[in-house]
Amino acid sequence: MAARKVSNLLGLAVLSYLVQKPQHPYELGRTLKHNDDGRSIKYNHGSLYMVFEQLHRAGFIEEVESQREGNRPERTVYALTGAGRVEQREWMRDLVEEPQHEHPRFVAALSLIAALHPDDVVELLTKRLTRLDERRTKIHHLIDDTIAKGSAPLFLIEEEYRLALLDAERSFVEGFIARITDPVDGWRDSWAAALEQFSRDQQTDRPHQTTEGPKT
Amino acid sequence: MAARKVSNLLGLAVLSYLVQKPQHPYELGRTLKHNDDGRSIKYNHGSLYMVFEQLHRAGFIEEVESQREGNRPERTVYALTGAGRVEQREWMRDLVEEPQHEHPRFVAALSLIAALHPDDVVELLTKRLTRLDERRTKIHHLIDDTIAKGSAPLFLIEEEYRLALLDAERSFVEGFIARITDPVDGWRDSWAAALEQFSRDQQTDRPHQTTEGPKT
DNA sequence: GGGGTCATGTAATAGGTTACATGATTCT
DNA sequence: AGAATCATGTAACCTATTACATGACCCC
Repeated sequence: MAARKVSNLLGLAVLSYLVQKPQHPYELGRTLKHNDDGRSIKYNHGSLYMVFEQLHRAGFIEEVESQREGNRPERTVYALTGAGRVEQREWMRDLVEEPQHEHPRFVAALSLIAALHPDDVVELLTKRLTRLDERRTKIHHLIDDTIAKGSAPLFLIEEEYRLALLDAERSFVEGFIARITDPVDGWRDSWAAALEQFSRDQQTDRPHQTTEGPKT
Repeated sequence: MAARKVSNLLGLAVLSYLVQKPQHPYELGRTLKHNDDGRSIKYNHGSLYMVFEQLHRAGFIEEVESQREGNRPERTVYALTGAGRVEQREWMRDLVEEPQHEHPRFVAALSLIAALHPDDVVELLTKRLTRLDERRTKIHHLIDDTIAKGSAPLFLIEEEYRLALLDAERSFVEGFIARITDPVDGWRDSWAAALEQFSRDQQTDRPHQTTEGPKT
């Protein structure tokens, strides 16, 4: 599958909303904000105009009119083209079907974690647990409130996904802490020893053999 | 916490490897590739030089020498500064302690999922399940092979995290399929009906009341 | 009627990716 | 010796974010 002509996911949101009716960028932006789509798709006022331009260049949308109301700046209204309709469908299908390789920040941190002292790591992970719990309850409230207002649960499916990931991360973090601190075969001691060895090597300026520390 | 002067996570990897010894960019890049760090941190040859420059501007690294060997282009060797050492520590601590709000692609897709037909969604999600399983077994093999080569399990912790997330996603997807297809109170029928209604509104050009379709 | 904030957009800047360039080494 | 590949870096291009601009409306 060749790369998409427009890659910013905000473009997918724009296409999806234009399916409903032609709109001008500002209006669409307000709608995104109102629906709190920023939680799921990175939104930023400046990018919106860029994305409209990109979609236009790619032939997915076209100008349909250019109103001016009172003396406000001119508002250019865009509508989906046939190609745009196809693109939004394909793009959606692709995202649902194919898991993507992504680079979340926590993964990066884990891949370099050996550089921190195990005791620090336990402390930090513990704090992380409470942060995760805070998020969890926030999302629960969000879901309850939205359901109470009568929205269909289908519109909250991404929040439920988030919850599922949060729970999984929580268990993982607990398990990680346990494997560090386990009194009989926990990693703490060998980890700490390797770190010490490493910093001794540094001071004496000898090249070091690292079995810990980023792999060499 | 003020924004980091260098935000690209590749910069964190560079700082972390420079803790071991001063290096020039190309060498560090080879090490990253060799250790397969690209799995966890987005790596790209061009960005590497940019990141070195950014780190330099920010005062986290400094040039220590500029070798030239044979007639090869000049290689500038960089070393960590004191500020760099502090930055890498703070940055790591921050990443471990504080969960970040991220925007994975699947979340974006879920937030717009109502635009697809429920039958399509079920089909796509089913394909996704097999893709997820493929990844799962690949990671399992990677872990087994690496352990067999004698690496400490601590260096695979990020792969275990990935596994945990994959499993959680898998359960979520199964659950989602079930909620669509449940014969007694599955979402399929009302979802499909709303979509049909919506496209009728489109054709007759009446403004539509959407309870499904992106929320308005 | 003057001070905020909404409406709407453009421009400047910084960040990141791809493509290009060039000498060295190795293979056939 | 010519082809392919490695080593090393720069430059061009595109994307994304921040800052700036300006008229309208709303409140006291």
